[in-house]
Amino acid sequence: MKQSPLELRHLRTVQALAETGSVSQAAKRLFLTQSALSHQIRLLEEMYGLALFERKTVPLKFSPAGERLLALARTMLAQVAAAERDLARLRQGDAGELRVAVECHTCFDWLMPAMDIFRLHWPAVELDIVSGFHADPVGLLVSGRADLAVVSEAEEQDEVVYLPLFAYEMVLIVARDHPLAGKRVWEAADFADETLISYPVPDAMLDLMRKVLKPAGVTPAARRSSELTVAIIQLVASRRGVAALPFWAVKPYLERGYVVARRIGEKGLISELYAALRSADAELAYARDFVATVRETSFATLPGLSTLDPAGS
Amino acid sequence: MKQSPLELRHLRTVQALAETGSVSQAAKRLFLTQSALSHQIRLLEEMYGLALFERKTVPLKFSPAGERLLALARTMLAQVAAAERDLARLRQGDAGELRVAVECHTCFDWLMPAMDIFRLHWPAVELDIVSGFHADPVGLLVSGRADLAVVSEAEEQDEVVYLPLFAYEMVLIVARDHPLAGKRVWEAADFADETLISYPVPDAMLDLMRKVLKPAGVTPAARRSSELTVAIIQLVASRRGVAALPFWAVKPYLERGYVVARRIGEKGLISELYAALRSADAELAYARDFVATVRETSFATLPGLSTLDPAGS
DNA sequence: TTGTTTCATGAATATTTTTCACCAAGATGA
DNA sequence: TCATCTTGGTGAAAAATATTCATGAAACAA
Repeated sequence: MKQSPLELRHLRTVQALAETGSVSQAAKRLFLTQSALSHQIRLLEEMYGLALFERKTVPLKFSPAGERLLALARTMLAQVAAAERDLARLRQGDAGELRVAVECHTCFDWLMPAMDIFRLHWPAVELDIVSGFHADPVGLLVSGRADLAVVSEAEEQDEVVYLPLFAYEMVLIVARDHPLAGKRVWEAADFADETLISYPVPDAMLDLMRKVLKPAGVTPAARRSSELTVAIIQLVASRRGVAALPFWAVKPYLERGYVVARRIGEKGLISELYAALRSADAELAYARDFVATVRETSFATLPGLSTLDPAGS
Repeated sequence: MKQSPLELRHLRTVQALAETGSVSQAAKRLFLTQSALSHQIRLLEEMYGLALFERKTVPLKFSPAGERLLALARTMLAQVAAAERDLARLRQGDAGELRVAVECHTCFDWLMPAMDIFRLHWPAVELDIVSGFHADPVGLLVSGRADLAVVSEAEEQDEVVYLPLFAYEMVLIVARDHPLAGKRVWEAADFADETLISYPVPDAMLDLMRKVLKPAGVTPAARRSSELTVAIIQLVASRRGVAALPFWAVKPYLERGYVVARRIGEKGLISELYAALRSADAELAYARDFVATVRETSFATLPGLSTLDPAGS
């Protein structure tokens, strides 16, 4: 019986397990294979001679031992993050400015909580949202009017680096009694006779138009727009049209049965988000920590997120 | 720049560094080579782009970054220990009895603080010291009158397992104006004309007699004894004789200049301590934790301790 | 001066982690 | 019902990582 010591790696695994509810999802989150995690968990269980969770249920159910380790993981990983922030400040000071440009409406849902946390951690950094609507956030970046831009495509560009935030599925929402409500998967052609309700932004910035309808040469029969997500949901519920929204944004309404969600295309319409920084700022501790904070708070609170490879594929 | 994550291993290193004050001592404490630690520290420093301590001074001096990591290490390792105790309780319950038999007088110096901590951690375990003096603590163990015995030799025996506690140097103490006070190292022959002051126990249990004088066939000119360490020091200071005591027990008196300490034999007289358990109790969580607690509190508070190989060589 | 101790470093080695290539068991859907 | 997917587990192979070995340089003591 070889007694290998507990490492933070194990705690990161336990936390990922709790957040994703399954071994394979946790593996994706940690950029490991499911097999690697399976081995790691077995070792961890042997180490204490205790089962950590039941695997037969979904989401997996932690045993008392698992719960205890999870509690340890939560406090420990938070402390490590705090210490690493202190070290970063020690290295390059704690003051600075971070002007964030955002191009998507729903982004504010996760941006606000993340900003609150960030302000606690970096009180000396001036954090601002670049106000107004901007068609070209990266332009703001290179022209020096913003320091960090949230974008949905990582287009290779000099002087700009992209850090992946996360990916999520855009679902079609439709009234419960809509004629096509029973269709499990919607294809581009199904939109030809529908009224599409969206945020009032250029089509190039709507993933449904850009990635699905435009390539298929389909134009919706009519268009309507609204600034507010709830307003869009209300319109859909009262059969004024259909809309494509992030799954995590509509989940609460689905649960209340106002509308139903359907997959767009056989594999689903996956949207991606990246943080863009000027290369010169790429190593700026508080900028990187902002990105890390967005990732952490989003993964912890939004359902159904998935990771994005650092490569930015 | 490869970004390897922080692991508990690194924190254990930082703590050992703080407790021992040097890289090579810390390596011994962790059962690693000095080289391994040197590599590990370099990686840790590269990871945060900060120096952790100045090496040119003894004991080494932590930088602010090093201090921050040390603070992290202290809280984290304590939390891990607490969680692991909880897991052990989850596995085999938290109640039991632990009767400790001790054969050495000075042992009480480190035993009491360790027992206080242990009682906090295992309130449901009845912890007792087997009262009175016992010439054969292991006998008490096998006859069931004690559950854990502190001994100075790990003699291979059926049904008994030995867990190493620590090793320390026994030094000769002598008055400042004693004729031989200038001698850097005392050999067995030097004791022939001296009065030896010791605790009132059989010679077989005095390391000086057992390991040095007896093998050399030397008998001190006279003997005196006392139960109390301070009393022995007083006798030595007033030139009534010489005594051999653990370095950590006399260090405070040395600093006040009452007496001086000298090495016994060219390589020093090293005493070892082991905890003996019945094999049946070897996996008992609270018994193992008692041993761990003794080790931790002793290394943290007594100067000049060294580790003892698990083998028990 | 000569030894002795301490720490650093590159190359070699050992160990550990991770992946790969399977298998089995439950779901899910046709 | 049967195929098909997804999920999780395993042993063996591969990759990554940690550790040791064999040195050397610097500080310090005798």
